[in-house]
Amino acid sequence: MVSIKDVAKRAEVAISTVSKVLNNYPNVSEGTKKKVRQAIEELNFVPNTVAAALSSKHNFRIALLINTITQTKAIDEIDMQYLSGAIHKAKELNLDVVPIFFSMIEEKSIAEIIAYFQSQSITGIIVYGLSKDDKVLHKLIERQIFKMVLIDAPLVNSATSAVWVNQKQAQYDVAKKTITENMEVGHSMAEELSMEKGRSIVEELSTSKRILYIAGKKNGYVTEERIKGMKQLAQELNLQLMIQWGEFSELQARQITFAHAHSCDVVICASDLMAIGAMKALMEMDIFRPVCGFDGITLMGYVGKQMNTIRQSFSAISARAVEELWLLMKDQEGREVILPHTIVRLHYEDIIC
Amino acid sequence: MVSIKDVAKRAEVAISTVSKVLNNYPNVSEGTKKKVRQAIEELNFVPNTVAAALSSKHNFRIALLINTITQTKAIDEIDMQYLSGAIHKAKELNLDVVPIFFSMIEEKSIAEIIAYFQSQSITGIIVYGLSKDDKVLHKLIERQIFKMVLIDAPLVNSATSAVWVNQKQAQYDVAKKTITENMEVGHSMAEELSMEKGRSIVEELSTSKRILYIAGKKNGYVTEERIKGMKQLAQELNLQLMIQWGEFSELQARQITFAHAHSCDVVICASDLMAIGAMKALMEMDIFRPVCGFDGITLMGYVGKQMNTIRQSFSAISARAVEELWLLMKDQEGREVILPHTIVRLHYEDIIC
DNA sequence: CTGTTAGCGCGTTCAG
DNA sequence: CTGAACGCGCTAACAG
Repeated sequence: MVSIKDVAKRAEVAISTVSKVLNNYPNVSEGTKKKVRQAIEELNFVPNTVAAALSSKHNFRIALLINTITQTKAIDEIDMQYLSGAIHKAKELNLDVVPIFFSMIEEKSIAEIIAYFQSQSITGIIVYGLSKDDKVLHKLIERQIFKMVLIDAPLVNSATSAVWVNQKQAQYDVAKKTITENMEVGHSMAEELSMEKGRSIVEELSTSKRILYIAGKKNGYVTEERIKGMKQLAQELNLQLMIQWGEFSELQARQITFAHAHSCDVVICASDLMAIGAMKALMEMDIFRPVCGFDGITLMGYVGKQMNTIRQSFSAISARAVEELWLLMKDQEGREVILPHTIVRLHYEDIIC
Repeated sequence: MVSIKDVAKRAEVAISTVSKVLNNYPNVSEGTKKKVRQAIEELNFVPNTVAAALSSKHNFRIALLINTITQTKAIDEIDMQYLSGAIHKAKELNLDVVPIFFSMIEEKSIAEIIAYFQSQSITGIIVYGLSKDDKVLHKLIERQIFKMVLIDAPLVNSATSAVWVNQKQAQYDVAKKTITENMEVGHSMAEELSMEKGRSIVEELSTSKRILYIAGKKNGYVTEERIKGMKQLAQELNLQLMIQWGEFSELQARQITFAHAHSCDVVICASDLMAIGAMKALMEMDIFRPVCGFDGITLMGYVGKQMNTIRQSFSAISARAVEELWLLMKDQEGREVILPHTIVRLHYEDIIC
């Protein structure tokens, strides 16, 4: 294997000089830089990240801590996009990436977890989907031993940054669009309801719509933000808001829908998967209610019915997280980064290719 | 960070002794082993894999080379299962894992690729979905510089193993089941056809069924095996086999179906995604043809219609690949490993949870 | 059976 | 601006 030594020999300079041009140090003359670069090309030299990590104090191995809550494998898409975005960006920045699943560290004490990461020469960690209940990880964040970037959790300190989209705004936007769109469409639902219940609900409708909001997990960071968005919207549009906890589970959303859809006008879901569960339930109940989701996963294109949903680019978010981690490792202060989102409807024709 | 030195000090032995018990070397007395183990526990010591990799000649870092042909993100599920299976098994065996996408090494020469892997101290590589056209990787396999395990490609040499399911048999099985099931069900299709075309096809049916087989990529390893399975079946059941190249693309399968489904009795697809494309096309054409797929991805549960498909456990395959790589690195000879498959129908009720 | 020693490939002082 | 020398944490002969 060709090492820095070979490059030094070929360029007729010292090893440390090669190291310096490799790491863009100042105080190297253009002439020697050229020589070294040429030698590197000729020898096809690629610096050994493993050795670099061992040698340098601020080494550059980062862990991707993936919370694979994927009850349904259908949303592996999200994790895969996270991984892909991070891995590509990491290569660009010459970072070594170590993918780690939550299951690999759960039940471990802080001391063990710290030892584990240190044993891997890991200095930076990206956490995908931190749960509010995860005491150990929260302690890890507080301790500031590692540089950390949190996806979808708004914790910031001088060693920790946060990256996510504006959850509150996004939920507000997609819900508002779904509700108002439906108001324009007409009164089919009102008619249906009045027939069902045998009473006029024109009055009810004119006063306020009843919204079934199927939320995510209790005490979840994103969940709370999204609920805030819903509450604001409810106030503005004078809506009756019924909140149920779907736990991001398609099945639970399904059951909640069976139980409560009859007494509601619109179903807003905090995830696409739950939206799909709700939609399928509605179809089985043979009633129509507008439904919207959150995430923009491809699966939405396959379920037949189109729904509004929030599209966030998971790979872009993840790539940005790597960049933020990189900045932290360069001793920048932690900060919160808000990335953009869009409202979309996924058609089968759009996702097929 | 606690290092082997600290352990040695605490256990009152030499560093190398600690290293020996760490790596299960012989010639260490039970007494000192105990002492060392205790010190390790007390200090929460985890050996630094990076340093180990640098030092040892047969280091244990493996690359996962992922061919993310995922035109549709809906099948990220497969890659994610691959990754998950490999990563968990790798942790079990104390291997360092480096996920690499094909896009990161494409356009590189062999020399560059070798340099890249060596620079990462990688000694073993798992290739997911090797294309027959990938000259560079084939050369890499021939050269036997790295230990390699190929998923879904039957190349074997003393440094290379192959892991896959029996593609020919699987395709044969699922196609046979789909075709014969349909024969038992009755003549709805025959009737429909005869009405459409205004002629009796009872005679045709009694002689031979016409099968549209939507295959994968030309020159693909799995594709060729699966076609063999279809040909054998065609011979046994006296079928007319029409083979079209779907390139594993949902869209192409859709177009092929539009073009040829009318003149066929059954549509057999070499992947679930293509099966979904075919099925959706059939629904739009408003005709019925039995369809089956291959892979067993969760998405199949969402498309409404049930189909037969081949379920293979991607995580199990991947985990096994890691084990095989481990054996190769322990200087075992390469070999071919066939893993089991099953025929399933995916219901929505089965995949939801 | 145990300890000593020499690297693995690289980053980093600190003299020159 | 350059180079010699040391060490990161660990493995692997080799001595004892």
